[in-house]
Amino acid sequence: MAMLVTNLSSSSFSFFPSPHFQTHKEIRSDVRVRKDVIFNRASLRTVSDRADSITTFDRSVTDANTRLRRFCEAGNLENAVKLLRVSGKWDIDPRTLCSVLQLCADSKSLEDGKEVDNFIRGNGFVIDSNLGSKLALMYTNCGDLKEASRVFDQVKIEKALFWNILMNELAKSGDFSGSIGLFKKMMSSGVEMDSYTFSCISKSFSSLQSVNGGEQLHGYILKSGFGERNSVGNSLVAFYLKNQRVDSARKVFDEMTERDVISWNSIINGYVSNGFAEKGLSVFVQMLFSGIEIDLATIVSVFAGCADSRLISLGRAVHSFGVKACFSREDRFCNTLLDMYSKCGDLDSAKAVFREMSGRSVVSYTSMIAGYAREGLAGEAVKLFEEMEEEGISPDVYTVTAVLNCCARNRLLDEGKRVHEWIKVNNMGFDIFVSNALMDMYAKCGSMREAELVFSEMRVKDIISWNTVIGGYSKNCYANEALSLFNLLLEEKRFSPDERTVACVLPACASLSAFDKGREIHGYIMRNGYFSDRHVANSLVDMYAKCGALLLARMLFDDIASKDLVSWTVMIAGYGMHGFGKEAIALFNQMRQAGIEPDEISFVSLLYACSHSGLVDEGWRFFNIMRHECKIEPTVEHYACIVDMLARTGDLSKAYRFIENMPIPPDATIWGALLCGCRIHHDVKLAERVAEKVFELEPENTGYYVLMANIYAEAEKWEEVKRLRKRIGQRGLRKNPGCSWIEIKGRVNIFVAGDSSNSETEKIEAFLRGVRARMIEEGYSPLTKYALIDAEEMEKEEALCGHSEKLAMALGIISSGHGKIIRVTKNLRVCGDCHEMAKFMSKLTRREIVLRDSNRFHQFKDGHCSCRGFW
DNA sequence: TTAGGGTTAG
Repeated sequence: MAMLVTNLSSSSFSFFPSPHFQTHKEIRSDVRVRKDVIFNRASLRTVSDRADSITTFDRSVTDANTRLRRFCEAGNLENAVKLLRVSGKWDIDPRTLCSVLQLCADSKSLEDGKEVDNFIRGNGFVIDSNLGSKLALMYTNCGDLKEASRVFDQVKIEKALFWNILMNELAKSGDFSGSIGLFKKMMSSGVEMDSYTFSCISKSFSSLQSVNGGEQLHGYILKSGFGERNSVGNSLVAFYLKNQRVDSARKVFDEMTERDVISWNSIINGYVSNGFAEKGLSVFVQMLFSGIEIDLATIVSVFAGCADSRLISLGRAVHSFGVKACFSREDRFCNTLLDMYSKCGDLDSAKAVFREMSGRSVVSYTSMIAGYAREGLAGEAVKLFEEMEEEGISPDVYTVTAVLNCCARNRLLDEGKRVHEWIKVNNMGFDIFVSNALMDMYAKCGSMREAELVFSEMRVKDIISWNTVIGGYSKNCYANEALSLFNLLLEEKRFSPDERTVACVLPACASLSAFDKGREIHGYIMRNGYFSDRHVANSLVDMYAKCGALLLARMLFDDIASKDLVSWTVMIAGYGMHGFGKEAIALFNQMRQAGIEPDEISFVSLLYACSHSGLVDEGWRFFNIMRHECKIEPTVEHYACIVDMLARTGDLSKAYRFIENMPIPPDATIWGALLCGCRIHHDVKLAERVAEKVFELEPENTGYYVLMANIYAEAEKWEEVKRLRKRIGQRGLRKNPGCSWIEIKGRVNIFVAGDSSNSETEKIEAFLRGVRARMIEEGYSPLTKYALIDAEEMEKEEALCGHSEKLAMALGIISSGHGKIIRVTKNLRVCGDCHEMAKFMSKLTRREIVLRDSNRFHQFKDGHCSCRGFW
């Protein structure tokens, strides 16, 4: 009968838990108890031998010890402690105490353990290495790591095992430094280490990201000879991979004498999770040839690698292998498989896996939602998010961030707000990932006020939170806010700006022409080695180009080791806005020779360059290349460039016909480009026709009314100007005031027309009067029509001399040293009289003036402007 | 040793 029971329980019924089903932990502690039983039996013999030979007269010693050990063997801690309480020092053998402590450790009873400790100390027992080890183990297992460490301070513990256990527990509790401290103590105590010691401690160095410490450990391991051990090699590989030292990990891996499935899986996963998916996959292929059997962990990493490198063919092959090898019922297999298909763009296969898998979890749903989001199927993504709760699966922070990301990409503000409500109800706002994703959603949907609110309510922020809001301000044209928040980040000093921060803030410098601030950030980039980040390098080039420092931009562009399409595009655009059309074209050709194909944005930059340099034939040529050779459908922006090009060169009727024949409906920018052309070529009649179309398309945009008013003013049609001004007033529109600014010694000085608020006003006015007098002496008459107001007002305001760009230029000249380039930015287009005066000033004062207006750059030098009249 | 999520440039 006994045989039958044994057979049954070990074979056909082994899947069913026995009534005394043990968990892993229980089994482990059971093993420890049994070891101890053996140990105790051995010690019992020696003690009783001794008792027989030395203290035969005192039977009570043997009795108390025997009874205590019996309690320990039976696991009866309560009785053991009770008995101990009534025992005297001389009744108890230290080895018996070891047994009781082991039982306390196994039952994790700190209270009893402390009582035993009190008994030991109260009775003045000598705590030797054995007893100390058990005391330490008891405290470690019972979770009182402080007390455990104190035991190590007091007693020299000889066996590595106990050190390892405490080191591990300290690390598990997050006290990595404590763990390392214990390791150092172990080294200085001369305790002999074992291979486990190294696996334990490398995890602590790894968690502290102490590469230095890990490398020292590596050296120590090599000296000690433990490096040969497979487990030690594996933990070194894991250490290097977790600290992004992929090459070091690979070196250890290559030098290992014996590699098991864990070694292979580690290196594959390490490559994949450090962004080197292809390398990971090639190691996987090597692994297939090595004869090591692959397991679920291998496949999971390989799927992740296929997903990252979009290698769907390999993914499919591994999929069918996994099915044959019976992994396909594992949830992890299905989840990574589904994610692999969705990341590779095969949403149908992902859906099939999702449909057919039995244990759909929150992970499966999240991957599916992210998959829909990637394909732009925002509706499906949000629907699935709402469906999963009905299926009884609660979204977690991963799901919520995925769905927010989907709303962000698709500019779904209403859906995003619904998710925000859900977050509030489910109290998930405390999660930093969720808050960051929320702010990103609001920022991408253009709702910076909401983003700011989330930011201000965050109790814990990280650098990504800052980057998200700074970038949000930058992208939503709140350049000043972006810069002030960036300054606040620097002042707070809690986080250092990273590559993304600078890539976020540089466009703000660019849009404000904040040259000095941009240069400061450039220094920061160089000090931190961020220039190798292409996003950073590209936005730096863009910033310098937009701050008027074209040569600097070009030098940095040349320094970019591997230029991508964006690098070339910013440089082409830079040449374009400075009026160097031929250089832009040369660079564009060079880019194509380098094997980089243009996209629609690079064509916008190129066509803009052509139109701003009057290169009509070239413009047409590239417009046709774009359509026929590159098969890119022109967008409104491309059409606007062509209209601009025709209008600038005076081909107004051709431009008009071109607009009428456009295959897509022209918007206000298209007609606006023609309206600008009408101004340049003083065609008031056509301007009136065009203006009506513009006013219809964008009735709220004051810029176009002002443009038309200027056209009338330049033709001295003052009645019409008044009529138009009235129209602006009636609509309740306010003209965006023209202003110019100049950065001097890090401070931005802003001027509006007729501004006398600057502390240097008197000097500025005196300087301008002087320049004007010299100009008249040289036979130059002021271009009064650019005053754009009728005579009466002119007298009041001394309008011409009070234009904001003149004031800014004057301040620049009088307050900066000779040789320094004057950089002025204006929010509207520069006025004709100021343009003339700037040319004259550059000759008179021998200063170079770079004026950026809303349209382009003007570089004044020796009486000439780089725009050559195209503005 | 093994699955899903947040921030960057033209």
